[in-house]
Amino acid sequence: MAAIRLYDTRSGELRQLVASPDGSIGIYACGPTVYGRIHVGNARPFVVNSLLKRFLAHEGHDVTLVVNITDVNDKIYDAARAMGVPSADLAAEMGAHYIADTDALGLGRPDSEPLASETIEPIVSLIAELIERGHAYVVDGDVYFRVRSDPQYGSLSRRSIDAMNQGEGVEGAERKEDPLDFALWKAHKEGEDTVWSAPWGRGRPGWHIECSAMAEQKLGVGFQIHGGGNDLVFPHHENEAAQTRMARDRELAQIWMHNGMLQFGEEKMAKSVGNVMPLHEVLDDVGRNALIMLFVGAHYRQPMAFDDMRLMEALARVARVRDAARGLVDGESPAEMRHLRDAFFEALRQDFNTPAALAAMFDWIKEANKREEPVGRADLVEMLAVLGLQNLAEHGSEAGAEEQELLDQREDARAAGDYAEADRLRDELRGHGWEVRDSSAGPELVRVEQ
RNA sequence: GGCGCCGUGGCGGAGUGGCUACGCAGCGGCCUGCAAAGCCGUUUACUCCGGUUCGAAUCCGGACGGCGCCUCCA
Repeated sequence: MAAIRLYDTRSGELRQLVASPDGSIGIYACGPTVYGRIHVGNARPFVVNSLLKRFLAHEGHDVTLVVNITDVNDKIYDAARAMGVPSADLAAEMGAHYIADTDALGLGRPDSEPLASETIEPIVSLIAELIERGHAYVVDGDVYFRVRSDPQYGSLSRRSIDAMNQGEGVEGAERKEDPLDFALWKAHKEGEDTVWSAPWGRGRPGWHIECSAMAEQKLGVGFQIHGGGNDLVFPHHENEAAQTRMARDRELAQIWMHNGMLQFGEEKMAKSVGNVMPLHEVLDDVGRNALIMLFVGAHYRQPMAFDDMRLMEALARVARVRDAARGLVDGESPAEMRHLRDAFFEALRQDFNTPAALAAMFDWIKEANKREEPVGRADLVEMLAVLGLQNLAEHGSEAGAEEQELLDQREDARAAGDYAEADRLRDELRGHGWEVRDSSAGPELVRVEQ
């Protein structure tokens, strides 16, 4: 099995991916907090992780992808209160939207999507372990993690504890032993409508601990890849790593993999900036093929520009692939083109370099287009499947009877030399979403890319 | 201020110490009734200043610029 290398945030370098002794690979990625519809920026890690899973499976691994859903959180309380609905109802509604919105990406579901609210027991026992070991303490029903008790704290985000801002003004600051400490459990407060019991009192879990618990519950400690946006490196992932390290004496994950932010204008796209584009609107507008093509067009770690022009470019790439696929035949691809297929997968083995892989795929396409003799589609389908774009190589839908009639009329007009009428009919077909392409084999109707 | 990332041709975007991806757009040509698609050709890039080297856009140092994190954020 060929070596796969991925960039690890913690070590700051490419590290070889080492599967479990049984050959399996576990991936945990932080999912959304469900207090609103997700935006395209949130879709990037979803797409990256889904495609990474496909690639690793293609390489022969048994992959388990876990993406949690945070359904208990201050933001959910705030949003629900503002709307005058129970927070659990809002979380359920937005959770359902999240599922539907990401389903529309057509990449399938993660293998497991745990909810914080359904993981309370493991969370409580993990906190209890930290208290018992002296890495956490109770104050008025709150539980805080003792950051300075972890000598390796800061190793993930590679920053020194003493250089950190002292988190002044944050709620609970006066109760903490150290401003750096963070909440594992928050005592129930007036107006919060979800609450659970724990040995130290009623309340609900903090944000970071839920991920440590869910990841461990689904994948065990020491799984292969922990992913998420790079804005989560600190404090979220730093805290997750610290909690598990102190409670279990082991690192939560081998490789910490972080994707870059989507840029909208000059800034990152974020709800806090207010420049978000809802995922479902983008999908309605341009389709999942173009969005996925856009995402794989840049390396996952780089920040990525997102605007209409990028989307149109992605759409043009999609059209090029589909046009090329249309000219292929079923069956094996030529052996002389094998090296291009190989280059595609080799690029992915080097830190999941999708743009380099795409370049190899376009080289393959150019070569296929050049050939006079029929070219088998197998290689292209194999590459596209890893990108979740295999539909581009499938036979398109047939035009309806009405379009067929218009096409016939155009052929009659052409035969009669009435090109003005022929061109008018061609324009009319375009209005129906079909493009006419004449070839030596006769005219063909091709669906216009969204 | 601290930590990190980045600065490539008209645009987007990979990568390598010497062989100069890929896509989009433009222009010219072939093909076509005209187009579209495809093919061929085409303006040849690597922020700046030092250094290392036979040779650097690629390594090192510095400057300038941009972005992210340090507070909720994918």
